[in-house]
Amino acid sequence: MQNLSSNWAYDNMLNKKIAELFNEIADMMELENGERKFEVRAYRKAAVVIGTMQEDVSEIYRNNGKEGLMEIPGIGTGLADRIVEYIKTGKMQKYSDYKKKYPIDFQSLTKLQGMGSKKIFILYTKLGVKNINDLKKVISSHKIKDLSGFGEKSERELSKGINLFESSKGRMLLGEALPEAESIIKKLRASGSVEKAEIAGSIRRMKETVGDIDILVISDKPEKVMDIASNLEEVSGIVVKGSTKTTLRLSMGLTCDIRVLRKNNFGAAMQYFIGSKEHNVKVRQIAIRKGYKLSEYGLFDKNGKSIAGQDEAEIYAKLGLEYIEPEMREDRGEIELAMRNELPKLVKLDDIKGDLHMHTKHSDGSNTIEEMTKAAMSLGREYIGFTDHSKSEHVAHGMDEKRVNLYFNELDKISDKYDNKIKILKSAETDILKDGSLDFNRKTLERMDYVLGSVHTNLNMSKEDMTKRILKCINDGIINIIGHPTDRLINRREPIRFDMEKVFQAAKDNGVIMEINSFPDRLDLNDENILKAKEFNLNFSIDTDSHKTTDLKFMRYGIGTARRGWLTKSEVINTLPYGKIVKLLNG
DNA sequence: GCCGTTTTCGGCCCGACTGTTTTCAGTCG
Repeated sequence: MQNLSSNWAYDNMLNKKIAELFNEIADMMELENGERKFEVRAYRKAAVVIGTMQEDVSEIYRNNGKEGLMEIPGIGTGLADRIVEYIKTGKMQKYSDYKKKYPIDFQSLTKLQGMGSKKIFILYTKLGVKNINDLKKVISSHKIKDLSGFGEKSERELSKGINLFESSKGRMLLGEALPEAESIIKKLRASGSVEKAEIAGSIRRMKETVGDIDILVISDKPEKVMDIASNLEEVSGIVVKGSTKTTLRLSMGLTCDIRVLRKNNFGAAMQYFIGSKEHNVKVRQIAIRKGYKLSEYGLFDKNGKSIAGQDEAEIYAKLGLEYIEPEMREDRGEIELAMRNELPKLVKLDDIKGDLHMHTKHSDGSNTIEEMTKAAMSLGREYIGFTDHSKSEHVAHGMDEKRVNLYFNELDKISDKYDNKIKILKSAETDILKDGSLDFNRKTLERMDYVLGSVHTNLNMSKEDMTKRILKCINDGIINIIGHPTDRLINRREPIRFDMEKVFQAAKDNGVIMEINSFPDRLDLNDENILKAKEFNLNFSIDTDSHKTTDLKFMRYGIGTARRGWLTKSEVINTLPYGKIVKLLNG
C-alpha cells in the first residue's frame, strides 16, 4: 500500500478521489434507471461527506476498520466496502464496470448550464456524445434540434453554455465577489422599489471562494425589481428571468441570482439561501422529526399553518436550536452544538483593536509609514505593527540590518508624533530561512516589539524537511507570530507541506501565535486549519498583510475566515487592548 | 444505498423556471 497517511497542509487527496468516484457512479447510475434515485442520492451524499471531512478515511480504516468507516454518517455496509476496496487496491470495481459502459466526461458536461443526466443520456445514446468536443460537432451539424425533448433553442443555449464554460474562471475570490455583491445591493436599495436587500449564499458564509452571488429582496413590485436588476451596468446577460427568481450574468464573470420575497417569509428564505446545502438538509430533517415542514417560505406545522418565517432566528428557535451564525453553517457539528446551547460566541470585526502585519514603501508597500498610520487611525485601530520584509526577500526590496535600523528610527519618530492617538509596534516580516533560522541577527530581532516570521522561499521542500524547518524556528524561542503559515495562494499555489499537528503542538508549547492572514488570495490559515489549530488551544492574530492603505479593510475577510474556524474573541490576540498585547508579546 | 424518539421497512427536501410540450419533464439551487 502506498503512503496514504493524512497530510494537513494539502487537501485530503484520498478522500477527494473517493468522493469523485462516488459522484461519478451516481452520475452513471442516474443515466440508466430513474427508479434508483435514492441510491443515487446515497452516493452523492456520501461523496459530499467523504470529500469534505477532515480525517483521512485510510486512517479511520487503519484504526477502526470497516466499523469505523460505517460510523461516518451516510456510510453503511455497501459504501464502506467500496471504500475499503479502494484503500486496498486503488480500484473500485463498480466504478470500472460503469465507466466501461459509459465512457463519458461527466465532469465537464454536467458543468454546462441546463445539462443534467437525462440530457447527457439522450445525447450519448442517440448521437454518441461523450465530451464537449463531440457536443460541439453535433451542434454545428444541427443534429440536436431533432431529438425529442430538444429544440432549436436548446441547440443555441448549449452552444452558449460551451463558450461560457470554456471562458469561465471557475470560483472567484470572496474578496472580488463580496464588493461586487455590495455594489449591486446598494443600487437596488437606492432604487426605491425595494424594502430590503441582503446578500445570501456562500458569500454570506464568507467562504474563501464563491461560485455565484445570491441576493434576496423584499418588495411588493417584483417585476420592477427584476427590470432594474437586469439593467444594472454590472450585467452582461440574462440567464433566466421570472417575477420571483432571476439569474443574471455579470461581466466580472459570476452569475447573480436575485429572488424577490414577501416580508413574512424573508427569514425563511435567508435561512434557505444562505445554506450550506449540507447544513440545510440537516435542519430540515430536524423540522420533519418535529412534524414540521421547512421551506424557503417558512416553517409550517402539520396543518400547513405558518409557525415562523419572517425572522431567521425564530426558525432556529422553533426547531430547538440556538441561532447559528452563517459562517458556521457547514454541517461540521454546529447543529449538534446548537441543540445543546453550546455554540461558541464568534469573534467580530468590532472586536479588533490592532493590526500586526503591514508593509510600507520601506519594502514592497505603496504607502509611507505615516500614510498607513493615518489610514489605520481612521479605521479606529488602537495600535498597529509594521512588518516590512527582511533582506532575503529581494523581489520585495527586503531590508538589510542597516536599512531596518533606519526603519525602526522612523517608526519611533511617527510613534512619538501620534502617540496619544495610536500606538505603533516595531517588527519586520522576517524570513524563516531554509534551515529554520531567522533572516536578521539577534541584535536586530531584539529591537523589535515582536517577531513575525514567514516562509517565503524553498517552498517545495519535503514534508519532513519543512516540518523540521518550522519546528526549529518555533523552538528557538524568538518568533512570536508565524505569518501566513501554509503560504498557499488560492487558485494559484498549493500550501507548503508540513506536519500541522507537530507544528501546532510546538507552537502551543512555545506560546507562538498563528496568523490568520486576511489578504483575499491568502486567507491563511484557512477555516479547516483553524478548526484543527483550535484543538491545540492556540492563539491567533488576524492581520491584513496590507501593502497599501486600502488593504487595511481586508480585515473583514480574515474575520470571516476566523469565524468559519469557530474562533472566539479570547482566542484572537489583536482583540486585546494595547497594554495587554504588549505584555503578551513580551511574555 | 442509508437510516431509525411514531419505522429493521418504507421512507429519503422542495419549489421556480424553461423549453417543449399539450399537461410536463428536466434542471437548478
